[in-house]
Amino acid sequence: MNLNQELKLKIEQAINSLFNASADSIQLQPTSPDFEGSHTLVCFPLTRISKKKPEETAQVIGEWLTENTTLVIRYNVVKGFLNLVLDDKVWVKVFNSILTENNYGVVPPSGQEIMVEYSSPNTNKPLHLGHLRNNFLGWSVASIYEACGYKVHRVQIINDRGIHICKSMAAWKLYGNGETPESSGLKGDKLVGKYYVEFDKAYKKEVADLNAQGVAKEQAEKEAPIMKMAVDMLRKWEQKDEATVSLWKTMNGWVYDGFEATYKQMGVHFDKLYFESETYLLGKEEVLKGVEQGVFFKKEDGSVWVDLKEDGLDEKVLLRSDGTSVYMTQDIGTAMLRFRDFPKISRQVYTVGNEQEYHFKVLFLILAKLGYAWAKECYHLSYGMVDLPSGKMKSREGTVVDADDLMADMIGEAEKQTRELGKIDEMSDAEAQDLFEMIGIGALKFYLLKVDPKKRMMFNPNESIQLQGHTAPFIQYTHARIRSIVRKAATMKSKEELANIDALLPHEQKLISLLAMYPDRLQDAAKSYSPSIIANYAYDLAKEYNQFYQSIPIFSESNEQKLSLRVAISEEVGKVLSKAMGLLGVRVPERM
RNA sequence: GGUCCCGUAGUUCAAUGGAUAGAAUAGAAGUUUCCUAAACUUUAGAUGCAGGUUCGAUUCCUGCCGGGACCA
Repeated sequence: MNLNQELKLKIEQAINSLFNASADSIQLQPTSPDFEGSHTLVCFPLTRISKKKPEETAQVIGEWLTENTTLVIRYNVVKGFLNLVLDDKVWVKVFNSILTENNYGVVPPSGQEIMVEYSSPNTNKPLHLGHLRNNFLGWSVASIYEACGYKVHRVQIINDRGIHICKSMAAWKLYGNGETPESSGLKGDKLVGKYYVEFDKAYKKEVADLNAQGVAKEQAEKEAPIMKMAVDMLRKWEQKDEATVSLWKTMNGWVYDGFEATYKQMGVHFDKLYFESETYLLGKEEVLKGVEQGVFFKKEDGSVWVDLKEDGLDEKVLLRSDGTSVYMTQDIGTAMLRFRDFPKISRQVYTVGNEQEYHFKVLFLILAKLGYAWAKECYHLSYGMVDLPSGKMKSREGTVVDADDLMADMIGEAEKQTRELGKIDEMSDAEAQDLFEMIGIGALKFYLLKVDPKKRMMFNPNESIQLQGHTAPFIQYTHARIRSIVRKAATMKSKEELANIDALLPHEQKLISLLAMYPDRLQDAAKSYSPSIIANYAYDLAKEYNQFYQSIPIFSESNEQKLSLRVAISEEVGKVLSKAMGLLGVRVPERM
């Protein structure tokens, strides 16, 4: 039983014995820093059963707790708030139990399994800032669930099929002159992206030309030769035309190689990849089966629909009249396949932008209609767009922030500032390079993860790259300082002796109470799919530690027991910071 | 036309219905004989508007204004 539970139990006993009634809920919260104490009982809701004013209610409960428990040593009452001061011995006990725990803050495997999908890019454009938020978020949520005892399968669906990839293929055939990543020195995804842009240029020009010749706009868009070529390639691909499929494989291969390099720099990985080209037919089958079962219906033109009016939505098309599938069809197939591959997963988490909220609402409803019980457990991890000072990122206006470029900039900035501070004088080149990456990528991840995922956020390329304040480097620096202390502390005493300490300084007590909160924050983060809770916890802990570090001497302390307590607290803070940052995918250094 | 999300210091973000709304940046002023000054201390600065529910509202409800997304 942890401290909060124990305290709540005592409060329940107090209420029982004082008012001869039981409270339906006990509101226990951290005490505001302006008052003495660590835990605060909100007494307003208790006045109904105490039949006393809030102040008196708080007073008698405080009195009872100090007299009848060994936990509470003092209390004070401000309005209806009962602030409790716990015995320092209690905190020492809490700290000792944290120290003796095998892997503090990591729940042993429970046997439960989930799947987390993230990234899932199109194969015609390089990854950008939005994908960074997506990948960091999905990867972090997966890690958080792992720390909560789940077996997690990290997957993505690659949108490798459709007209968009045929556009790049058409443009490459027309203008590529056999260019390859090797011949051009371009990353594969960048090269294919280049031809996607080429297509767009050529297409626009052809439409304009036809328009000038008097062809109506709609007609011109269909008749533009390059578009006809792309459409023809898609048709040939679906017929498994050898040359087309071969080119498709080659160009997609370039893209995957390019993506792989980007993922490596991001520090994310996947346990399994799914490809739409392999799942869309399964979706089609499932939809046709649904028609037979009467779950879906066919219209006169042959198109297949689902009626969601009962659920407050509209009718939704699942197969077009020409039999081709839509996104929804593919997603049905993919979901099915995944549950076949991993029968033990209880839930799929989809990390996809909030503009797809309607889509996933519909998808989960359809899966439920098809009779799959797990549909109810599926979750759309919806996140807000990343805006630039100029507004939305738009590829047409060239305002897209490229993922590779941004990461390189961050590392460069980290290197610049680190060199200016003279921090790498005693490091090897390899160590220094590793540190620059740790800082640069860490700063970027923390920046994108500290915000509540649901919220839209702003990224200013010029101002966002900061390595001071509410940032990863602040926490990394704190960790490096701690490691320095731990290295120096050759005189550490055994843990048994810490149990004899019966008085703590306020900073020591505060750090212990923060350490004790970690498991709860981890659960909160998992429940709300929100790494920001972990990010802000790590920041608070580092902030508090820096104040401790500044105001309390360690090695000049003459009392050896106190000295080793401070070292032990430091070391444990370092461990928890490292674990928490690890859940965000941010590494912490030994020195910086 | 319908549905959904968001409006908090100059700026970027916090705040399970709780106390005097927290941080960080940018601004002003300090702290290196002492474990790493990427730190610490002090200072100034904010809940879009109008109602309602509540002992108590940034949070819940209604309307309006402003920004965004989706569906047809």
